[in-house]
Amino acid sequence: MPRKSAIKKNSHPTLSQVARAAGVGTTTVSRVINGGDFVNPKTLAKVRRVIESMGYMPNQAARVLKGDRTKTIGLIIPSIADPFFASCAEAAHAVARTHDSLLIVTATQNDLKNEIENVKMLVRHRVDGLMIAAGNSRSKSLSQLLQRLSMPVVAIDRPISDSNIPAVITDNFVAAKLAVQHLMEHGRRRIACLTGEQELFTIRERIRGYRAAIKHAGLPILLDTSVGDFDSAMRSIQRLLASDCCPDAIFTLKNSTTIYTFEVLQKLGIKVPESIALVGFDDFELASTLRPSISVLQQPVQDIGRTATELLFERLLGSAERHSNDTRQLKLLETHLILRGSCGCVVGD
Amino acid sequence: MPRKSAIKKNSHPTLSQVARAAGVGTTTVSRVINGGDFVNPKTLAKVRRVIESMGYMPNQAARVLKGDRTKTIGLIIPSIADPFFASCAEAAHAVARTHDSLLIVTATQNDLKNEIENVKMLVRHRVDGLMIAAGNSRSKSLSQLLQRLSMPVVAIDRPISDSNIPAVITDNFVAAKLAVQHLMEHGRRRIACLTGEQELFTIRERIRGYRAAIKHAGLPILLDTSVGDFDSAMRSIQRLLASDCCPDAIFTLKNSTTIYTFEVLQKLGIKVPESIALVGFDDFELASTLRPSISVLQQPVQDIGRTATELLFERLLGSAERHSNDTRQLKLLETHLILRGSCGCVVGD
DNA sequence: ATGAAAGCGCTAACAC
DNA sequence: GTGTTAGCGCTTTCAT
Repeated sequence: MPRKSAIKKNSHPTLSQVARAAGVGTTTVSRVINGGDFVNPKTLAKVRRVIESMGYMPNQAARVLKGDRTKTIGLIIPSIADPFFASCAEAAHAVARTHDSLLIVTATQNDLKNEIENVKMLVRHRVDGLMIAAGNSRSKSLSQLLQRLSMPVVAIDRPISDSNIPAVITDNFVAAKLAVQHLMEHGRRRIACLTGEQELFTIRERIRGYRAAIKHAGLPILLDTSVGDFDSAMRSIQRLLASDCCPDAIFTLKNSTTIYTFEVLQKLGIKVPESIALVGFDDFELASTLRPSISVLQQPVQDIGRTATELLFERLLGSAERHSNDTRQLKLLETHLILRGSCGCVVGD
Repeated sequence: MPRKSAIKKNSHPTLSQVARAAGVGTTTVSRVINGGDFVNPKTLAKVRRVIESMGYMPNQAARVLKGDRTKTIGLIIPSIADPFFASCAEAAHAVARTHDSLLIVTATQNDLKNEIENVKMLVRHRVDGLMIAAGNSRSKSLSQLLQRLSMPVVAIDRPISDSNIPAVITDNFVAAKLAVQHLMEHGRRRIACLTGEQELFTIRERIRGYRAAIKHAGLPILLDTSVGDFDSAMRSIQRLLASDCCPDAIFTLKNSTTIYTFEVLQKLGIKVPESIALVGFDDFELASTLRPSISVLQQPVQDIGRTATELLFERLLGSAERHSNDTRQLKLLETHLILRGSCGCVVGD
C-alpha cells in the first residue's frame, strides 16, 4: 500500500503534492510559484490550474530553512494601545508592506523582563530585523543581548545606552526647553513641571530641558515626578496651589499627564490660561477641540516609525558595506510647538 | 579541506554546531533545549554553557517544518492606529502571550484586495490561527478563501457573510435602537443620523437600528451617510439646519463622526444639548472631558479582542471535537449607553 | 544516557 | 524545458 502519498493531516498541500498532481517535477512547480520564468507556457498554465484548485500556498518555513529571509520584522513597544506607538506601528507596517514583509508586534509595558523575553522570541522566529522602544534603555543585559544579534536592530524613540545601535528619536531636550521658554515669553515666572515615569529616557531628557531653561532664566524649579493618574495630578496641583510658590504655568511631560492636568484644572475651576497656562508634550486628537485648546509639543510620530523602518530595511538589504559601525547612526527628528489656547496664544477660537 | 564546518554567514549558530562544540550528539542538544529531561546533569550543564556562550537560539522555522505550530497568530484589521482596533490588538497580544505565541498584525484600510492579500500572506507564513475584521464582510471571494483555510479563523467586529466562521461582535442594531430611544425620552422628535462608510457591517446594523427606532415612533428619518470628515460634517449639518425639518438631536455612528459633529456644533455656536442633543457610537478618551461631555455607546473593545483570541486558541488547541461546524458560534457582546452631558442627562459637571 | 539517521517543504545545482 | 537530488535546522524513532 502507498505510504508517501498519504496526506499527513487535513493540512496544507505541499509543493511535491502539486507536482505529482500536475504530473511534473518539483523544480517546475518551484519555478512556477517564483514567477514562472523558463517554463513552457502550457506547463505553466497547467501547474497554475492545479495550484489554484488545490489551494496551494508555499510554506514560508521551508523557504526560510533554505536560507531565505523570513519576510518578517519585529516591533517591540511598551503598548499597542498607546496612540503614539500605535501610529509608529502603523507607519512601520506600511513600510514593511512595500518590502513584502509582515510586522510582528509585541508589547512590554516597559518591563525589562518582557523586553528581553520578546527579543529572544523574535530571534527564535528569525525576524529579518528588529525595532525596539526600550523602557529600560540603560539596561546592560538588554543592551548586550541586542548587540549580539546577527540581524539589524534599530532603536525607536529611546536610544540604547552604551551601544552603537542606530536610533530614531526626537530631540526631547531642545523641545522641552522651547516649551518652557515659550511660557516665559508669555510672562510666566513660576512654571511647574508635572510628570511620572522618570526612568524613561524621553522623560529624563524632557526634565533636563525643563531644568536647563528654568535655571537659565533664574526661575524656581517646580518639579513633581509623581503624577501618574488623575488622583495624583489632583494631589500634586493642590499641593502646588497651596504652596508659597503658586505656579502660573504648568508644563506636562506626556500625553496622559496633560489630560489629567487639564481635567484637574477644569474641575477646580481654574482659568486656563489666565490663571495657569498649560503646555504639554505630545499632541493628541482632541487637543484642538477642548476649550481652551491645548498647546503642545507635537512629535512627528508617523515619521519616527517610517524612518526607523526604512533605516532597518536599508541595513537589512544593503549588506554590501558593513554599515560602518564606527559612526553610530542617530536620527534626530524635529518636534514642533503647536500654539493654541492653553498657553495664551490663541484667544477664543 | 573541511567544508561542512565552514560557517555559512555571520549568521546564527545551529543546533549541530552547538552539538559539535559541546562534544555531544544533536539529539542531546535537542533534549536540552526542550527541557533537559533524560539528560545527564553534567552533560546538561555543559551543553547549557555552550549554548549560552554561543548565543544559540533554536530556529523556529526548522521546528515548523518538523510539524510544530508556528506559535504565531495573525490579526487583520483596517488600521493599527485606530484606537478601537489598537485596543483589540493589545488584548489579542496579551492572550497570545499566555500561549507563548506572537501576534502578526496587518492593516487593510478596509480594502478588499489588501484583505485577500494579507490572508494569503499569513497563510504562507502558516500562522496557527487568524482573526479578521473584514471591511468587505460580504465579499464572496474573501469568504470562500477564509473557509478553505486549514487553520482556525475568527471574525472580529464584523461577521463573514454566508459562512460558518465564528464571530465576536457587539449588537450594533440593539445598541443603536437604545440610543435613539434614549434621545426620544429626552423629548427629541427630529433625530438626525450622521455617518459614512455605510458599506461596513457595523454601520449598516447601526443604521438599521436607527431606522427601526425612528419608524416605530413614527418620526421622520433624517439620515445622511455622506459624513467622512469635518467639512462634510459641516455641510451636512448646515443642510439639516436650513431644512424644514431642523433636527433637535443628532446620533452619530462612529467615533470620528461624533468628534467632527461636536466640532461643527461648537464652531456654529449651537448649544448642546439645549438646541441639539448628541449621542455617538463608540467611546473615546476625552468624551467625558469635553464640555459638554459626550454621551456614547461604549463597546467592550478589550473584551472583543480578548474573547476572539481566546476562542481562536480554543479551536486551535481543542482539535479533539471538530468544533461542531453546524452551530456557528456567534458571540454577541453587550454595548453600554454611557449617559453624560450631550444628551441632556448630566447638567454641568 | 546518548547518538545515527530519516525526513519535514522547499530551492538550486546539475544533468538530461 | 524539465527532472533528480542534496541539503537548510530541527525532532524523533530506534539502536546502543
